Amino acid sequence: MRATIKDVAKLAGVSTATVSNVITRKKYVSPELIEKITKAMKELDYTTNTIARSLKVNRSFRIGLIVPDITNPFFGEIVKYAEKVANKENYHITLCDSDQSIEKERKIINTFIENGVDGIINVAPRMKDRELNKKRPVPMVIVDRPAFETEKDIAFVFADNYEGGSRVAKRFIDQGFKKFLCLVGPVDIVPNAKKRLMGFQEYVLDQGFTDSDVEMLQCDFSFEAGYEVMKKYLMNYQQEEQLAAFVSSDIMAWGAIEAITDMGLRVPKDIAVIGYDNIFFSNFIHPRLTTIDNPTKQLGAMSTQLLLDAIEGKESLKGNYVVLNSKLVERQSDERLPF
Amino acid sequence: MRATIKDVAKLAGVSTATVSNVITRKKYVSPELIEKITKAMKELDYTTNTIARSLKVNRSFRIGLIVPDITNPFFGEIVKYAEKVANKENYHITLCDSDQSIEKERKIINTFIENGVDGIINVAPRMKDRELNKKRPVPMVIVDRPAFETEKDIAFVFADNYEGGSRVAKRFIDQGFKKFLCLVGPVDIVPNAKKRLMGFQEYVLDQGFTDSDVEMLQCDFSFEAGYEVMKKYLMNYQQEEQLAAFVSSDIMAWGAIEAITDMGLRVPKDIAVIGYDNIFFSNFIHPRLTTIDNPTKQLGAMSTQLLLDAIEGKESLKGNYVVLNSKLVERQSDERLPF
DNA sequence: CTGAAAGCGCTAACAT
DNA sequence: ATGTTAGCGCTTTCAG
Repeated sequence: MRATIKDVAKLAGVSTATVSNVITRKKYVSPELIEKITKAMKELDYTTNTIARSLKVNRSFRIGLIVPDITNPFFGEIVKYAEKVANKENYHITLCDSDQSIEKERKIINTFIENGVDGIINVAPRMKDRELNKKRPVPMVIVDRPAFETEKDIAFVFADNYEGGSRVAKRFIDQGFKKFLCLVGPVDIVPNAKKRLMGFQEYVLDQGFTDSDVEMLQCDFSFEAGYEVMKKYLMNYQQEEQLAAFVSSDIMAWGAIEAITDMGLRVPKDIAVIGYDNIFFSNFIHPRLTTIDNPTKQLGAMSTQLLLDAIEGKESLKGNYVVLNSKLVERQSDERLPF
Repeated sequence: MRATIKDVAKLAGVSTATVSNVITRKKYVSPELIEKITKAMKELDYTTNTIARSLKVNRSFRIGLIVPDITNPFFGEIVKYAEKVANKENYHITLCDSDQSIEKERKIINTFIENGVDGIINVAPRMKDRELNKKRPVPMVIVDRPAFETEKDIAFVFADNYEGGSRVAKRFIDQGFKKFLCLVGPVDIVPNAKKRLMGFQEYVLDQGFTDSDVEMLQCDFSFEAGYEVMKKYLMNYQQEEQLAAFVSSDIMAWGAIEAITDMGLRVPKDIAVIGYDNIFFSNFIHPRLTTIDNPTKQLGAMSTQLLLDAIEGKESLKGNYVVLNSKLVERQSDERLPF
């Protein structure tokens, strides 16, 4: 059996209160007793029972983390950095994968609360704003999704996908492109897909181009979708000049590039493409993919820092939102070439 | 404040014991009382305090999961399936990323115990057998690493990497290849890298080939390493026939293929290659990569099932190990062509 | 500066 | 069939 504080107290010949005091360091204890107690703890291989402490102080030192798919390195990285800062402050992460299911997400939140987490980090939630906004006994920070108005103890940390989209547009336009194609993601389900599109579109329009200069194709964020949609598009494509394609996820962009190649066209000579996400492999495909780098580390680190501060300081998360910048990673897939 | 069992008891006009009995369902309670109590719980929005229960029953219903790098989809998938089975049995996963650091791994195990997890799943541990084998108050299952002799409460679940390696060899030989090249991984650090190599090597030798028929190059599991090592090798390479290269990780294989292409040779015409891991992208590179598929889902699911059974049934994990089979995924990179 | 004791919310043995 | 109560291991007043 694991040694308890009582065992230590007995062995050291003191009261449990004194032992507790050396553990928590909240009260002065004489050096001699500290010495004696420390020795006793070592001898008994004592380690404080966090569960008992949690019950007493009404804090679990655990935060619940929800991700849509832990298999996705984007979320993996968020988790990694969330864990880093949590551990540094002696908190632990309990992780749940919602499998992109809204029901699971709801259930997870409930069991998190039941399990006494001190706070919740919800990454790329599927739940709607209204539901997210319901009263809850613990603070929550929402990651990778635009903020909404709230009076609750909720904060937001997300990358500015609108800005990301417009960076792409700027890049294309600065290089002199005149005709644009957008492979947009699942705009209705994923708020960020919409933001990316809007950022791109509005920038282009702002620069004096018209709707007829930018074509739009919708598909989901997969390799296959990128491939198929692009291929279909190229079936009856009349090329007049170098086209600039904004494909709003790298993996989709990869598929699109394959399609372009399979159709006998070249990237970037015939069609320049810029992706989004800067996944690991975007640096290795041909041509190396110009893309937008997401601030994943900061997404993970800042969200949990915010949450922890709120937990410790008891200050409200309300109205707190941090928007992170993305940056363009210039590689070869978007080179402007004479046509 | 969250409602307690007392509040419910008072509102329903019963004792806390009765409320507890309807929660745990371990004793008969009359239908009328159940009804009344259920209503009271609902009214108070009662949810049982897991921490208090844990303290009482000396079980946390949490299991600690250690992975070397949550950013790696291979581990991500293990985590995903571990979590699925854990949740199904009302357990939760607390996740820690060891960052491939042996010190962190040690520390994590300690804090897991301190935090009262009911069991530990250690994926691809860096710690040595001897240390892993030390006495611990909770059961542990070790995933993705060969078993060792033990008297402790430890089980193993891992893929048979030796078999995987020999499958590759068999495939090459069945197709008629005569000359072999191995890009082996970090054999000294990663036991599975060694197994892969041994499986390959011994099969080849078994078939009557000699050491001079198989060349060996060592490097770590990265794209860059695969590229560099292969490129260097090709610098003074005298081609006599179609070479069969076993590159023991897909990402390394990708790098190697790039190098081959950059050096003006073709895959598989000049050099056939088979990778290992079946990462998502191996299906999309050119040529599509023949590789070994790891049983990641089972790795995750079976290990936690085993652990949970041990926790619930109090039966020992001792001597329990399950070895999973890998399978060859046949694609185009290893085609045998007339030279 | 140290100790005695109450009590966090729950379960389970025991009593009724 | 239901209620009373001790106690899980710890922290924290409150006394001394």
